[in-house]
Amino acid sequence: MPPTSPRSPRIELPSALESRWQALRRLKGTIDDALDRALQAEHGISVSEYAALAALTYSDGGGHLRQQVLADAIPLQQSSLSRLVSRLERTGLTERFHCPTDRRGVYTQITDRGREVVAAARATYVDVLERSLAAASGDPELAPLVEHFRRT
Amino acid sequence: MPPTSPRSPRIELPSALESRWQALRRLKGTIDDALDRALQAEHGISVSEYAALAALTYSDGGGHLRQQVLADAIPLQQSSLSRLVSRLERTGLTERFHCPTDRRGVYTQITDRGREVVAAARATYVDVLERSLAAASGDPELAPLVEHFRRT
DNA sequence: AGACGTTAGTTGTATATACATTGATTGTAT
DNA sequence: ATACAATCAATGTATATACAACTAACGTCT
Repeated sequence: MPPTSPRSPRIELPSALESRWQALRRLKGTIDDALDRALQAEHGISVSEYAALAALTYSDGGGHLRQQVLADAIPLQQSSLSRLVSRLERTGLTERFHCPTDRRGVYTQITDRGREVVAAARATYVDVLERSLAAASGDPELAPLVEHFRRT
Repeated sequence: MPPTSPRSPRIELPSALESRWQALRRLKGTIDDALDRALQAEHGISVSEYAALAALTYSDGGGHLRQQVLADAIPLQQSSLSRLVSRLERTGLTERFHCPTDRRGVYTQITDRGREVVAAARATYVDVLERSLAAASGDPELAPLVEHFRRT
């Protein structure tokens, strides 16, 4: 047994609300971290980039969305999304085209390559997500929130 | 009505699990954003910094924790926490001292000033958190998750 | 006692994201 | 028509965070 005995000390926040919100932050951190590593290693994209590609793929249009809509979905600030789309464009996963009725607007369109990447990456994504949730359910502080995802 | 009619388009992810996880990401994003703005404006600290100060304040010791423990609680990488603690130290909200039994270890100790800041900032934190959750419950995609925080 | 592997924390470096500003386009009011 | 406010995206800039390498201290083994 370690000498300093780093028994994880109790951190009991004053209210259940604060505890739960902190639990959400921790769950989000650990799982998105795991997703990021897996997606980056196996498919060369980040979680944000996957989220963008998935939003485009599963949108009800033809795989194109306004920048601001994408920003809300991921979620990301508009400026950050602009750069994210630039990265995706550079690697050929999306393309930009102007909105025909409002030339201020820009649509981001997923390419065939982009669709292939999403199709392949989704297996990784769902797998890691499920495993990570299962792992997190071992933490008593996170378990109640994890339950939310288990319910039908 | 706006001309381009930015009716938010449907983005229907393939499985409920994916939808729910994306909902968690969106909820975390919007609310932590609101918390960040409010805490920064009214108390000059970020959400991460508040989380660190709160963890120290409500730990069962005398307001001191190991760096790694803090990193897990916030959550943050160890290197990021090192810099965060440096910021807090620079503004006099925490102090560092070596663990007497293991000189590798470093405790971060909250100061009286730090405790005052937490005490004041907590009102803002809880208030904004509650308001933000209430606002988010209007979004049908987020509502189920928000319910998790309403339950006793 | 000395060597080795492990652990805790810090620092160099890179980058994704946020904030503020700018440029371009649109709609509206005068 | 012209001016003006609003909207959408891109870009300049700042910074918090992540990753990797490093230093210091500890424990163990021989």
